[in-house]
Amino acid sequence: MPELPDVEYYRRYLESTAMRKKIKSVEVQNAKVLEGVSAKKLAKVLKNKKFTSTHRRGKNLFVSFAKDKCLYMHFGMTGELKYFKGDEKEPDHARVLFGFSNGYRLAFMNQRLLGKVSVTGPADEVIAEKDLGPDALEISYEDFKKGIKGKIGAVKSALMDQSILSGVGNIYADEILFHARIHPKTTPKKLSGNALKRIYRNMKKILEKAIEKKADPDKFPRTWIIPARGEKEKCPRCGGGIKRIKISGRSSYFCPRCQKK
DNA sequence: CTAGATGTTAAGGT
DNA sequence: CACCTTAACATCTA
Repeated sequence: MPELPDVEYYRRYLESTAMRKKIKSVEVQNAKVLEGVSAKKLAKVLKNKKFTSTHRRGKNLFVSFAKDKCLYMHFGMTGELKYFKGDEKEPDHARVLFGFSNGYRLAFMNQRLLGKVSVTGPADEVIAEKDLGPDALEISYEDFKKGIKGKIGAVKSALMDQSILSGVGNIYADEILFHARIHPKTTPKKLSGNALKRIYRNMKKILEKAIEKKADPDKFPRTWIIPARGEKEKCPRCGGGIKRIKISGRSSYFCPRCQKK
């Protein structure tokens, strides 16, 4: 479920596994995930290099392997990384496999093929090209306030706008608004300073807690709404029924009793 | 069989 | 122009 907490977890996972080992091979199982680079070129560029550092902005992951050169990964709606012993069978949906000199392999997994792997320049360059806003964990309250207030539509859409702040997606936006007790369709203009602060504080709190729990919903507190994504579920706070509405074409789950406009 | 599922983006509308 | 919504992408599951 790759939103900010998942991608941050993958970044840390990479740091503790595939870094600083010589890359011996790159095997592309499905070229649909490649963007702007062929399988051949990817292998050629990475061969005998080492991943030296990692960087994340929102849901985008960068792994440096040379001066001003990064392996860029975006997971789309599905995906994860797995580092495993080379003689083991690769996991399901492995789309790109990186082989290292110690015999281990790293799999970029991506069931629905909406993810992307490419070779880019420095992260800052890509961030500017893609017009990504500050990371949700880094953004100042002033920038947050300005960005959200400048939007006309639903506050949830604003939270998910990667050019205002990057990293919040459909699932965590619901969680943040649930804790801030704000109806997801609320117009940003109507938000009081207090309400906006509640959203900001809860955003940081939720994302940090999710990272701590390795972005695994099974480990999330019972007070969260993520495990209750379903119209037959009960609100963990008041016990009322959870409702589903569409916002920007995506499903929003919320508690109509706790979250008023 | 159908609808919906964590993201992004092109295209069309206001 | 700035912003909004929808459809499409590919695959799997309830």
